[in-house]
This record gives sequence, structure tokens and C-alpha cells, in this order.
Amino acid sequence: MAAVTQHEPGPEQALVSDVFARDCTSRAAFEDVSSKWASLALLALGEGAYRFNALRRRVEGVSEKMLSQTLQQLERDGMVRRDVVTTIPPRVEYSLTPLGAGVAGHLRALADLLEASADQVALARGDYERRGPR
Amino acid sequence: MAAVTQHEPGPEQALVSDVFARDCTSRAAFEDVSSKWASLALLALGEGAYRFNALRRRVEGVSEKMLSQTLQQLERDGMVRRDVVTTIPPRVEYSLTPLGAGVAGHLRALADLLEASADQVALARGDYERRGPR
DNA sequence: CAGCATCCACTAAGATACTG
DNA sequence: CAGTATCTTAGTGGATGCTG
Repeated sequence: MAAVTQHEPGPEQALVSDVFARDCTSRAAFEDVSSKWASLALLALGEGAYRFNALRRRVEGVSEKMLSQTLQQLERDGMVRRDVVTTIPPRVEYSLTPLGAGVAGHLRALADLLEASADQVALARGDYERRGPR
Repeated sequence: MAAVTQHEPGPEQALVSDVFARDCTSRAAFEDVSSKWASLALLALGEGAYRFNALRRRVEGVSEKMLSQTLQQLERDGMVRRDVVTTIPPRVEYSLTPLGAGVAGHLRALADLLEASADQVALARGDYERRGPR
């Protein structure tokens, strides 16, 4: 009957809606979405549907394994749809669900900002290097 | 470590503004920003300035090493400001630059969407499990 | 308090090869 | 074409000790 007094260290506190909470759906989704390849894949799919290898070419540098893995994860989270046409050779089209499209929209806005700020970032890096060994 | 001003013998310089291009400033920045801890750190700093350990507590689960490393990277990219007050004990405050604030705003919007969609994601995961062995 | 340095176990990432 | 299986390597995270 003890044990109830402690309120703090609950490993499973998990308010469903706090991104900062460790065992929380939204944080898990946020991490999935903001991971290196997932964000680029969503960004690409925001342009329209892609087949596997086309997407692979679009997202420069991604390995087959990582793309495959990433897409499965995004499908699992309900952000990406996977449509298989069992012809020979097989066709698999990936596209965004409504949720995925919403996410991709925000990522697009972010990417636009960063593209527009590329000079500024490059400059900041230069400065940092210069005063590096402080 | 030898701070020789060596440039990457990279293929070419790439357009500065395409996130999908491999050797491109905006993609590098995008990846930095969308990495696991950086995004959460930016989100936290969007709420206001934080001192190191306070930030560490806010971003649940981050290790000291990763937070330190992440903050350096964000500082390098010109998104985070680091203000040191050399008292005893020392105080170091982290805050967002204007650029960082812009980025954090987009991340906040994304996080809000995902928090609002947490149920939907949980549901999608359930479905995925159910028809798992396709 | 705010860090960096180092060692170590663990996992995620990347390259390559192979299947439906 | 669209992946999975396998092996190797690089990065992550924890613990610990040390500095200012």
C-alpha cells in the first residue's frame, strides 16, 4: 500500500500530448517524422506519389535499406500509403495520407525557410570556425 | 583537430538551395535541425531561454553528452545563442537567434499537429499490427 | 553549475549480395 | 522493380573522472 505517494518518477506517466514526455505517442511520432530520412521522404512525397526507386533517386544518398525501413515506419504511423500493383515487374507506389500531407506541409515550410537562410547559416558557420578555439 | 583549413574534396559545390541535394547547405541545416535531439532542443528553447541542466531536464531522456553536442551544432548553424556568465558557479544560458526562432516556430506547428493527431497515429499503428503479416 | 575527455556496450547506419 | 538478408562500421548513450 505504500508506493502511491510518489508521483514523480513514473516511467509511464506519458501525457498523451506532450512532445517532451518520453513514452508518449506524439513524441514517438515526432521523432519518427523528424528523423533524417523520414523528413526527406515526406518532403519528396509532398510533391506527389513516387515509386520506390524514383523516391530513392529523389532523396539523394539514401540507401535501399534505410528507405525501405523509413517507409515502413511512416506507413505504420499512418502517414504514408503503400499501393502495390502485382504486375511483372511489380509496381509499388508511395503516397501521403491526409495526416502525412499535413506533416509534409510543415516540413516544406521549414525547408523553405532553411533554403532561404542558407547563406545566413553558411555565414554563421564561418564565424563559428573563426572564433572556434575560444 | 588540427585546425588546418582543409576543405572537403567534395565533388562539387551543389546548388545552395535544394534540400534534396547531398552537398548543400540547406540540406545540412535541415538534417541538423531535424535530428532527434536538435528538434526537441529547439522546441524547448522556443519556450524561452534555458540553462544547461534545466534544458536537460526539459528534454527528457537526453544525455549530457548528446545535449552538449547538439547545442554546439545548433550554435554553429547560427540558431542558438550561448551566453556565458563567468560567476561561481558559472551560468550558461541558451536562447534562440531570430533564425532559430523561425525554425522553432515551424517545429512547434508540427509538434502541435502531431499532438492533436496522437490518437490517429496510435490507431494507425494498431491497424498496421493487425494486418502486419501482409 | 556547466561542461569536456575517455572507456565501453549497444544499436543504428551503410554497402553488398541475393530473392520474388 | 522492389525489396530482404547479411556483414561491417560508425555513431549513440551511459558511467566515470576531471576542470573552471
